[in-house]
Amino acid sequence: MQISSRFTIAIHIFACVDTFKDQFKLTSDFIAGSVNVNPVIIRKILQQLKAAGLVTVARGTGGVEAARPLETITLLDVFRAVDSIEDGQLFHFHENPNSACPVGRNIHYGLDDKLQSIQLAMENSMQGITLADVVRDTQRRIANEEA
Amino acid sequence: MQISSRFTIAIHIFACVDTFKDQFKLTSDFIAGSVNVNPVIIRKILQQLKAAGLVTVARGTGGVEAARPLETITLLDVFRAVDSIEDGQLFHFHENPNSACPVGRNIHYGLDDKLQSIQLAMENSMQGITLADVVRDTQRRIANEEA
DNA sequence: TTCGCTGTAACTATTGACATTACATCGAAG
DNA sequence: CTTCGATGTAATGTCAATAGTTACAGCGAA
Repeated sequence: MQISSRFTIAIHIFACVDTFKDQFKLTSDFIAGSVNVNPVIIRKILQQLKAAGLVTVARGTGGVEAARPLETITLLDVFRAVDSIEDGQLFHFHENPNSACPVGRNIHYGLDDKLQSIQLAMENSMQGITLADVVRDTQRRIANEEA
Repeated sequence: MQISSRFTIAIHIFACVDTFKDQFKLTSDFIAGSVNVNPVIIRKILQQLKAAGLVTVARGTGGVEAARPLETITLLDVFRAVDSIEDGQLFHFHENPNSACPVGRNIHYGLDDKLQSIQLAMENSMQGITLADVVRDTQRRIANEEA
């Protein structure tokens, strides 16, 4: 199974917000046009980002803004905000190993810490990348395109 | 979404094979009893492990063996063998960003390399852990249990 | 008070994971 | 050379999550 596209969509949202914040009002419809999904999908993700304190969404008038400078928001923040994995556990351990079997009874002890360290490696890597990094590289490419 | 339990089941299979190889014949039914899933699930995973050259499965008479010493099989080998993620891509990028939008057209350039580096961090971590590590710790716990 | 937009419920389609039954086929042992 | 236990695999079903879509109540500013 892959990690839900909510994650890349959320990043895309930030890229749009930052790139167009001076030119357009950032409505869910506008963003949905760039991402190419249904506006309701965008609104749901915006709710998750808002709950995590990463964006502000203006009711009534409409419009999205980043709640913090993009340098201070890491990909891990976004990843957790959109709840890309269940219970924070990357790996789905088979539910009921047989406790009547020595291996079934003890496999968790041999494996849990290793799975955890793998997940930690991934999360550390995510934490080292900020939205500013992604947006900068994207906008640089846009600028080159026009040249 | 979480990574399929096929991954932890495959590791469990190796732990059973190594632990019981001198006492029992390792049939899919026997292993299924320890993992506590349907034997057909075990057989399917065994097919994937066999295709990757990690185990040998005896037709007719039955029985599973590891094809290589467990010290030489990393968790990454197992992960890839059981096809835990599609196309080898950990992240599901939203399918059709709007190419009429500068951001939609260029978001891949800003993001792809970062997603790749995160996946690489995870895979490197997996590569540093062998089945021997997992089996050793599990068997050590079994031994302590009996003391 | 109107109007555009958000927030959210409800419903559907699709997909993958996992479970289960059934059976053809294999290989060794009697 | 037949029997028997086991594998290989197709077919089918259930369930959960993703993602799409429609519909509409509620908000806030002009």
